[in-house]
Amino acid sequence: MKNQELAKIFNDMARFLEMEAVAFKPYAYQRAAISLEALQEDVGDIYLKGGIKALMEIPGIGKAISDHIEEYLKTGKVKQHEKFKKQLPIELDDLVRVEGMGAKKARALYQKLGVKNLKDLEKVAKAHKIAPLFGFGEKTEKNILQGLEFLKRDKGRFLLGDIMPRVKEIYEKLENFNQVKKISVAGSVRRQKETIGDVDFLIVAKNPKKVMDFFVKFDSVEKVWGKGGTKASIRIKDGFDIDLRVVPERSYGSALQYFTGSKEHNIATRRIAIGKGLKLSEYGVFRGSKMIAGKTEEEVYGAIGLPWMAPEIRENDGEIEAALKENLPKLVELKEIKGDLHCHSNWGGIEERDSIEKMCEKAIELGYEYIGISDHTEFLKIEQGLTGKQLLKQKEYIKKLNEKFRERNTNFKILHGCETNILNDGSVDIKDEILEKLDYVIAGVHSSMKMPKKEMTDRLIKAMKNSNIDIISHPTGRLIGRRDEYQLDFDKILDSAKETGTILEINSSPYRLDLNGFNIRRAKERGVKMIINTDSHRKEQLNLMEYGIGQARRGWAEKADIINTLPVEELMDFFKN
DNA sequence: GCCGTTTTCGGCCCGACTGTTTTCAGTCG
Repeated sequence: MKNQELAKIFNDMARFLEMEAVAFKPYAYQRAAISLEALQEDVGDIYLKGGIKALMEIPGIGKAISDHIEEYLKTGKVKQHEKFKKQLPIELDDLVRVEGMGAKKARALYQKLGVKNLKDLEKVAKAHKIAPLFGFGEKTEKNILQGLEFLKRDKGRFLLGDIMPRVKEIYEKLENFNQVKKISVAGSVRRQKETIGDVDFLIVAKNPKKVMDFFVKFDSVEKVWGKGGTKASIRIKDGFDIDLRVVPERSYGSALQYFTGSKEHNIATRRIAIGKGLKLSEYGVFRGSKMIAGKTEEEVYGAIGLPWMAPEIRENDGEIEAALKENLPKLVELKEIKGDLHCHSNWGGIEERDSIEKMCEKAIELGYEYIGISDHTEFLKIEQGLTGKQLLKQKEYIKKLNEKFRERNTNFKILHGCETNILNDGSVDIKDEILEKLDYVIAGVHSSMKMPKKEMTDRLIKAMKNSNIDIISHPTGRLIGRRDEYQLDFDKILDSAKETGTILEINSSPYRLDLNGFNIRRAKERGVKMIINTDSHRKEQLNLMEYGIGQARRGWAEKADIINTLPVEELMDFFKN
């Protein structure tokens, strides 16, 4: 995928143009970069299929930039970019990562002190050469030094699941502060993005200043980036930043809409407002100087002729068009989930795992009608996978537990499955005569993940053709930020899933989220059914369902696309057929 | 450089905060 490489080049070019104080072009290049970053399809493939014309279909990309893309695909370089780099041989994208450093300051420091990279920057800052410069000062120099320190410890983006517990804590702390009337989390957290840069809170307060004072004095504050009358920004010791905005109550909806983003969605909605002779800002929708909406998001969208849409789909990726056609999906909700079918137990003998009984307790607490126990199987030695014989024994055990539930008139059922391993040749490690005795079978790849594309695709398709296999777990195998997806012809996988009636899993583990939103949307469009599972290895992990739901919603999935919204009898029928 | 429910030309999302040049440019989201 050349998308990210090209995005980087266009971002770079935007900054060079910014330094030259060229009007409007930096914005155009930046938009092209953002568009490419968000683009899921390989730009090289798009070019191969449809040439320059197809490239120009990409939002924010016109003739000139598509020429640059073509040039890069052919030569690996963009001449204009090379020219800029020669004129100003500095590591711009590193330098602007320092908080407070932008293109203009970087250029000034190069011209005056010859600063080319972060190392040079640190050297001149430590030697107090920055403060005396025209346009700089003591504080700027100090901030640069501190920014450099933070950068050294920077861990990049955070996994949504890693920071959510902290976010919920801080939310409660703010909510319980007596000055706070209304509070919501906004930004990419509200949109359920799988990784988070920083966290945004939005508040209506009796006295904004008191909220600001309270906020910047949290125990966990490491640095206050800024604090004004309505806006403050801090870094907490966990390593991420939190922004807080206080807005008037009458603007709460428009502010929430604005700070939820995405940026692209906002630009699109503002354009629509402009088209109707209105102005949309975080303060409301205005006709001239008259405010016509702002208190709630519904009101704001309504004022510009759109229905409210769920934060998870606000990516300017077709939702506006769908809204205009009154064709928005009714997204699946957590409360519609009736059970979790990818749950492990302590049957392999691993002590940290919970018993089947404990897993059931938790599932009942969550209001589920059923749970599926699907332990690993024998090939996976490290997970103490069960043999066929052990699975049969487990089957008897679960039968007895189910009888107990019936005796106690508990409307809850345990389904019995397993998570078999798809071996290199597409067969699985448990014999069919055992598999057919189970309520359902999950199969997943847990080995040889670096197979070439064709072999890996064939391997999965062969597994899907096994009539005993109902579900493919974590179908693409990615670990966010750590391991790429398998080489896979996903279109073929979808065709085969459709043909064989195999269900693809949406694995809720914050480290996986596999399928991801993009692939979920593709599966939905093909009519492939999915299931949202947690892959729990301990009972608390059953709570991870919310992240799978978030991803499903980002993929526009509706109740009918997700089979664990079905009651147990219908689910069992589904497996039998 | 991009784009079009007003436009193929003439606009481009827009407001908050900081630090410094003391009236506003630079940066950020």
